[in-house]
Amino acid sequence: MPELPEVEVVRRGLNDFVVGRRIADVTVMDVRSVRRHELGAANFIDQTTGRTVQAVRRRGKYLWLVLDDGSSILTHLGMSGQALIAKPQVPDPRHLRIRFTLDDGNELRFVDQRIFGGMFVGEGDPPAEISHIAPDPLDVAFDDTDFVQRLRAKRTGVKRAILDQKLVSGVGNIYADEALWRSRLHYARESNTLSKAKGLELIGHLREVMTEALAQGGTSFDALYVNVNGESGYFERSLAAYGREGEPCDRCGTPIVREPFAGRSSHFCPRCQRKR
DNA sequence: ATCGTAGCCTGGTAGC
DNA sequence: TGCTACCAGGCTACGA
Repeated sequence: MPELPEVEVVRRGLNDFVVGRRIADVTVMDVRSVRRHELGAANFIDQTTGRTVQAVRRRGKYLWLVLDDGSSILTHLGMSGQALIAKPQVPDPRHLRIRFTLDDGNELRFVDQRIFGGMFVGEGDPPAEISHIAPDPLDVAFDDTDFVQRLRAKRTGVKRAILDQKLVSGVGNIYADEALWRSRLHYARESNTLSKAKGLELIGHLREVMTEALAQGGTSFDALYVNVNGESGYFERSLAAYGREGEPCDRCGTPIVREPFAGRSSHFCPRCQRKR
């Protein structure tokens, strides 16, 4: 599934192919992919057709195409979304939901199997609609000290805290588990019991694991076909905790444990990552 | 105000 | 074999 590094790869690919392009035509194949556009699919088409894309930006896992009238096409890939650039003669993929025909003949295709993602028009740059989304660890504007202060002010488990997009964006289940493993922290450790130093270590590991994944993910994607299937690429081989239930911890050899957490799973080493 | 969770979705797979 | 149940995941709305 697309994580922050994959979304950044998508952003770079879109930047190469859609900036300066005029959107000549828009087709919405499945209205559920624009359900966050409150005025409906027809209005989404009206607001985007004829506009020229000026930039492609990202915060966390949100992408937005800046348009020439000051609005933006906000995009979230959810867990199965893809943004692909293709020639019209390339057959439509099975789960094509939205098609943008560009003035150079290319198509920007929004493909999404599970429809957790979607597109909608927002206002401004960054759009007001994502003003509640915190900077992500790869943002130069990210403030580590402020992050640690707010992390320690929360009264919840540390994993739940770093999955909170209002505290830090772009962190998903995979990177949360990996950064916690690197920091030797139990997922349910109360965030308000962390030292400042441990908080700084945690954000450092988050940034480190995302940077590594971006470097590796960046080599596994073709620019013309922006494949955002997280199952491919090199990063999966680098995982120390996520998806490794029963396999030995890279540090101490103890089998990695998986526990239910918030309707999904947490993977951790029961020896290296004790709660206290 | 803050925290925790139901619900949105599809396709693959486990279990019967 | 064909059916059902369940799982994966990010995010928002909403209840406590």
